[in-house]
Amino acid sequence: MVTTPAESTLLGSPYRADCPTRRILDRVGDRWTVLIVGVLWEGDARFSELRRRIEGISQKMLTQTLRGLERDGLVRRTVYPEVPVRVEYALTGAGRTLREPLRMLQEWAVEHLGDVSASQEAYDRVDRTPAGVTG
Amino acid sequence: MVTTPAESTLLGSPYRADCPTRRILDRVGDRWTVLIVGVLWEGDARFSELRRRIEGISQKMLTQTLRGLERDGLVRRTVYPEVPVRVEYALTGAGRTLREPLRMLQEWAVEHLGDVSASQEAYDRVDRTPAGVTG
DNA sequence: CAGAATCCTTACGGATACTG
DNA sequence: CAGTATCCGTAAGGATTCTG
Repeated sequence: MVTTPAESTLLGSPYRADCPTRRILDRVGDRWTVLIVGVLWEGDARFSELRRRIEGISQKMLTQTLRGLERDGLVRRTVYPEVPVRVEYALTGAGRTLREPLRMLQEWAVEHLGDVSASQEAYDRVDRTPAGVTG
Repeated sequence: MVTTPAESTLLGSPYRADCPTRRILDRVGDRWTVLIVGVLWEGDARFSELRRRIEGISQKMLTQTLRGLERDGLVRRTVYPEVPVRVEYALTGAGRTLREPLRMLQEWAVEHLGDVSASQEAYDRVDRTPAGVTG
């Protein structure tokens, strides 16, 4: 990775493409990361267990997301060379610290989802077609 | 939107596709929402101002993201029918409440980005090609 | 100024088949 | 069991052009 001059002022320029927040959101903002962290928070789990508990995730995305989390040092992958092989996933220390901010976000979501949904429906009820436009 | 039987147990089944957290992340987890909320937190702004301050955002994505936020009731859009027209964007009350959880996430990002980057580099340095495989 | 509309490319992600 | 490899459709998003 190239160190840009901007990095020294990153905290003051959170709107650059390479700011920390943006990089974290790239990891956390996808469909599956939060769910995986959520399950692992409750306890270590093996591949098939995660697959079962996270409804709708494909094998490909589970693998891919776990690899990403492992690469970021948020999840530890342990292979037990039995037959058949057993692989256990666990949150690392860093991974566990991610839980709190995510929980805050979830809390916000639960608290405001009703209002958001209502606002959406109200918004969708209004016709925004400019006057005089047909079809 | 269709009401599914699952909705009654949503809070107990956070791993369903339509759970609150996931819906919020679909909004907040994209590249731009956080940045827009960040700018608007500092004060109301008009379209061109947002465009200028959020580096790298295209006109299309700015419009699209603002529309989404407006639809969710998180941002208020005010049109001043002058010539040329002036449009001001502001956070709503709900929008302002989003700031805190997002700030937590940003804080986490700043605090852990170093470790994450280091972990990534370490991960990328080890060869994961199975023994005996060429190419 | 603040967008709407269009085109076009990329990459995300699902389905499937195969392996140690 | 826990993946890898491949194919493929969709959609996200950039660049460009046009408008009230």
